[in-house]
Amino acid sequence: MKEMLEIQQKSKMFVNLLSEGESLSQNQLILLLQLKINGGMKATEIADFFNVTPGAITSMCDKLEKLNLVQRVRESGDRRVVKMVLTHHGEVKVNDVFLKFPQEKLTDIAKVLKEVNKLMSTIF
Amino acid sequence: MKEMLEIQQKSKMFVNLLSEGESLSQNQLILLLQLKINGGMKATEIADFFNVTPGAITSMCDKLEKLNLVQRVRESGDRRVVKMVLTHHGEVKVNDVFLKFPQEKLTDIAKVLKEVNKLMSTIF
DNA sequence: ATATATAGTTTAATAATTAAAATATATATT
DNA sequence: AATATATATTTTAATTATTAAACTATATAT
Repeated sequence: MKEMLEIQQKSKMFVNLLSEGESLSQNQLILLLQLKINGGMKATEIADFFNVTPGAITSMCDKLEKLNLVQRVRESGDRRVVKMVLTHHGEVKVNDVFLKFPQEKLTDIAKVLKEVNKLMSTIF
Repeated sequence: MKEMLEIQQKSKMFVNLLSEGESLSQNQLILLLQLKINGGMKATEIADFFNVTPGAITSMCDKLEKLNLVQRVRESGDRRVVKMVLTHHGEVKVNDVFLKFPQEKLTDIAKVLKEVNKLMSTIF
């Protein structure tokens, strides 16, 4: 399964590139991106995503909240759930991370990745 | 960059599947696989691979050595370097992990992954 | 010889993660 | 309505992983 490990390595390298020179850890960065993509996530969703316990998410989000990058929003429908959403500052941060790449490179990458995802969907 | 995160997620899921029910952590499992693929790796190579400090690798390998899954071999050419290699027990372990999948599923997966790798190589 | 560099380990401190208990809210049952 | 049970998150204390820096051993260059 050399193949899969190589793929994982390459996608990790991508995140490496993004996080290069950033003060945030890779998982922090990934979380911010996920929050942007999904428009916020519940604590349990995040825990599932990262395959860690809910306690770890509380602490992870505490840190990002302290950095003023995310914000906790109680759901009005079910007041037990907390949705983590990007603050304005968080949005800006996420956008900044991508400014490192030239725009056309980004669209190239996006095209290939879409293709890759289609392929991967056939097996998982 | 939703795409890249999805890919990473999918390849992580693959390792999840592999490590399911195993007593080893995902990184431990990945290391064993890498050792098999590469026929052993130097400590620094492993540190680069996982993007951690050499100290972390020492401790990671200590644990696997204690489990009798890897073995340290001093290189005769340059006696500073230590190569980590799978023990017989380690080889067996790695093979076992793959026995969970039906053979034909594995060849399907391998085919797709090879394709994916080719695509990814065009951008990284 | 001597200095400098490299590979890996050790150490002490810090950071991340966990399991389990606690809190708050929801849902189901009598 | 009252009670029990379930769910979402947080807190706590303990464990585990990671780091930076000092250290050991070996190699290379001057």
